[in-house]
Amino acid sequence: MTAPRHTSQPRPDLAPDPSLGRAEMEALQHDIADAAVFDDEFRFDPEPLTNPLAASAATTTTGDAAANDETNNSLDDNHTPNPTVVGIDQSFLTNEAGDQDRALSAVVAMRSGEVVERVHAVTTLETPYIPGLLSFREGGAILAALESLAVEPDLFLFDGSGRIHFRQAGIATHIGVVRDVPSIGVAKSLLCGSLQGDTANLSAGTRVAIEADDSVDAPEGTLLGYAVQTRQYDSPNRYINPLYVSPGHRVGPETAADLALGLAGTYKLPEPVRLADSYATEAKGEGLD
DNA sequence: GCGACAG
DNA sequence: ATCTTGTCGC
Repeated sequence: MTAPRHTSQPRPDLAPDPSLGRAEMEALQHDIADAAVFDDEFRFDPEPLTNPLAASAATTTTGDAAANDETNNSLDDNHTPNPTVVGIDQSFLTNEAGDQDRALSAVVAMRSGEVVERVHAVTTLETPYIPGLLSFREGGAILAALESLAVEPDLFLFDGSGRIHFRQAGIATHIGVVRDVPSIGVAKSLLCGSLQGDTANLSAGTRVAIEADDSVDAPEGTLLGYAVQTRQYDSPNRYINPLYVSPGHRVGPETAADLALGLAGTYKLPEPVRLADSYATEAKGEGLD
């Protein structure tokens, strides 16, 4: 028998419970952070996802297998050929009174650059938006949507933070740990941590480290993630803001940034997240389920 | 009290 | 997140 490469298991017992009090929510996040793995521990080859050119080449001819020795820290057994990457994002529904009373989670699964499945779920909102407690507001809808996903996800890409979080337990980390699926947080703005360099007008493909500061429950200087410039304008006047990418679960900071960069198409957001974003908007407009 | 904060 | 007019630039 071969020894397992990782010991983590799904943790439904750590699912975000919106009925908890604030202190209990924070305590749960400490458990999430303890169970989280912020290093590469997945079964697929990230290379074709990281390198846009290799993606199409992999579909054609199979090169000599001997030349495919891994250089990363990922699990080297049972490699998943065509990893299924899942983008997740939420939108909100308003009732007749005009209040946001429901969350709609949209999930888009992609394989080899193609959408293979889309599912969504709507749940009642039970708690307001509080910076640092986002997973308790949106987690229920996300888990419900994932419940109806038929394909087996190899990687989750969330619209929000992972380890870049006060207690190192952002929404990407929380859901990743509960499902024990490798996950990455992709945020459009920085929640906490300190940038280690200037992010103004970075060129496409570059990244700037984000380390823990006194607002984060981690040793000062701990690498939390990266500000990643996936796209940038050619000329002057205007510039695109970077993405704030961090490990959710079972993915290290470097790989998380590589994947966010490699999965970005024409737009700055990685394609799975961008499509989940538009699907979230599309789904709430039509038959509400 | 002040500052600061994903979606 | 969500609501929206106007405006810049290719």
